Amino acid sequence: MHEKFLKPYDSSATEPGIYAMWEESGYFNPDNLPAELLAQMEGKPYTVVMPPPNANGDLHAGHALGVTLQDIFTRMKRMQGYRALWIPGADHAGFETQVVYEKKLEKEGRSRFGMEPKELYAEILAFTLANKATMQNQVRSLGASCDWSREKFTLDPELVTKVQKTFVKMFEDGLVYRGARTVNWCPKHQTSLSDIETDSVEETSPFYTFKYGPFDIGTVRPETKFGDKYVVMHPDDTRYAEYKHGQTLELEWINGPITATVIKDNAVEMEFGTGAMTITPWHSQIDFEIAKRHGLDMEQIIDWRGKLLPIAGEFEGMKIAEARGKIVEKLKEKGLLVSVDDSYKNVVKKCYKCQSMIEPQVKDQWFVSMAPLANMAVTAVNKGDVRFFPEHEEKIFRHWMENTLDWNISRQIVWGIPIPAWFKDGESVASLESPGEGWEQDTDTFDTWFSSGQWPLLTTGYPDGDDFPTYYPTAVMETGRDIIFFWVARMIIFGLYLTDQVPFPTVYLHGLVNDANGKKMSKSKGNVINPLTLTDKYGTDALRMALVVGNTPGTDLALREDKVKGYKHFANKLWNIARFILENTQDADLAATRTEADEALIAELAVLADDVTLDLENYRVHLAAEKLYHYAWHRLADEILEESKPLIFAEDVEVAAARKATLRSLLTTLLPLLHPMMPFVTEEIWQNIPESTGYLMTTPWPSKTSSHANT
RNA sequence: GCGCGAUUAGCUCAGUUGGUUAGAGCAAUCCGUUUACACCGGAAAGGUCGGGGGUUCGAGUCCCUCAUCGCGCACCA
Repeated sequence: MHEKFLKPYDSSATEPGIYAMWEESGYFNPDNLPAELLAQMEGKPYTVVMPPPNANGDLHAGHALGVTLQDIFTRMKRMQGYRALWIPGADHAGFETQVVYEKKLEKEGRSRFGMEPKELYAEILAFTLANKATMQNQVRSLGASCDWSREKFTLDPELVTKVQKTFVKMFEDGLVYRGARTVNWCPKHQTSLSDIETDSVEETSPFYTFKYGPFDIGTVRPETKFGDKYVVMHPDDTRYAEYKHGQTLELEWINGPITATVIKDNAVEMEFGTGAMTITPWHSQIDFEIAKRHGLDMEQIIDWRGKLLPIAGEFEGMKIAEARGKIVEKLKEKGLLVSVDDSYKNVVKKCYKCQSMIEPQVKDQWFVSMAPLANMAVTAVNKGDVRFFPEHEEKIFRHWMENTLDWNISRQIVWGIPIPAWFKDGESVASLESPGEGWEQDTDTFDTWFSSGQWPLLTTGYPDGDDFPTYYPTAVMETGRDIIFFWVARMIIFGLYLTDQVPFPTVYLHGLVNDANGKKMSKSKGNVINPLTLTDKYGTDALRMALVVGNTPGTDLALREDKVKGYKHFANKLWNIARFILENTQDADLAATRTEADEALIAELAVLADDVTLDLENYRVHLAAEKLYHYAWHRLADEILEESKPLIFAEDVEVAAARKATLRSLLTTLLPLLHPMMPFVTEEIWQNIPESTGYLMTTPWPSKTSSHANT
């Protein structure tokens, strides 16, 4: 008996050594797993791809939950005899990282706009690589049994080329196109964003009604109205029957007389406002669509910085917020203001990072044609090729897929993978190499999700890597519920498009990890819980259990420190269970004949082992963890050990011997079952059991209940 | 507007295909220092499972409806 058992379990003294031991064993790499272990499953692969953390900051509690769940899945499968591969990586996280870095620059009194693109890129790269290294160590400290030898980074040159090739292929297949369309422009970040990178926020804004010749037209954006020379109404609107489509009218407007043209279009809601509206095709999606249908002129009113252009006359150069009131004032003076409704509620789009108002702008960008791809994805889900945990996420997925619009993948930022596209005389071509003389390369980079969407392919070596045939498709995608559209949807699309196979048959979505009061953690609220502070204080096993027990897929979790503390106590309880058993069974004959009561105890745990195995197989991790906790503490410790005391100290040598052997067996069965959730303390105890050999992490799983591999 | 959740003990949550007296952790109460563990043990307490209706031999669980809270999506200017 080692003397460390005489003291309470000390996680901080134990964990680094255990992790180093695992890493040195090489068993995180499935190529090195012992043949006799793999023989159980005839070498079947089991692959999990780690959602690559954004290499722009520290690991947060959500990462800790994800890493814990993925490690639980991987460790169990490894023990079951699968060639278990969990691939780590890091994401350059284009826009997100650039935003983080810009904030850093701001603090230093610098700005990206004064910098050479190459210089900025080099700085962000250095920043990212430093973060990446830190985060890897943080992932290690959570006990992650991932194969570091296969680690990938989205900016690895080989990966960059693969991502670019996908784009070229999509271009050739007609699935991406270059088009001037309305995009979500962030005036602060000076880039366009995809639809899901904006937040729709309901606001109360004044709704103005102005006289526009014989019409009353409504707007919340007077500052865009300079170029409005079309007045649109529904063709069936009897109030305006006297006006004919295409008819022109002379009327007085903001900066003088203009010629307006009547347009009839079904997009106009007759019941809304007066049923007549003017349009600003350059700065409104719906107006753009109308203009396109009728071949109308489009003119930019607001520049890329959010200031009015010369068309605004005396208002040129003003910011929107400043100009709006002044324009209304002028229209009022001219007698053109009919009414103002101050209680009008409308939905405005904001940049999801800086909350600036998104300015719709018409811009040439690369778009992915989503309809055919989304259709493939929905078909696959309908066929049951992808299952969601929790189940209802499937509905959310389908709803989004069926309604999604084309995806703008061009970003006007340096931090990203360059789009391999070339322009000449209004022509656009996708190609890794220049098509020839006079072609200019696209300066934009990809939406970061264009590359991370291919992550299961990139990490397994698509298309010709050695791992690809073995480890793709993967077994399960475990990630945060909040990125189902950003990421999960895109991975399914790219997987189907490039390989005709879904990248994973199972999607497990965890909820948010909130603070103790259930509030979302945020730096501004100051309620961020750093998972590493908790592991330092209570141990990694304790944090892992606290994240997993009672936490069903898809449900948000309130992370309370006392819960973590409770599982620290549990780790100590295990420690003492082990101490008691090992201390009192040193002389045990492990082959002693068991009594009926002993057989019953063995059978009871075997039933639990099967039960827990099924729970884990079916992603009921919360149940498995709780059942094992309950068994260890309230059954084994509170009852079985107490009942055993009189027996093992009794005079009846045979009964004592039988019980001692039984207790040892219970311990060596329980430890593997708990190992996926609490890898450190279980491994540490295992190393001190006389009859144990090798590592707990590669000890066969104590239940042969059915299980499944990658497919 | 469309869609998705949630509502169970003081708090945080489980309750897997409907099946005995609805569970856990934490908190609170009482007792206990017994040959692992006070980071402990024992005991007791605590819920008309949001309201209403329905299906069923039987409903926390299925259906309808209402209420409250939360989330997602959205091109009515």
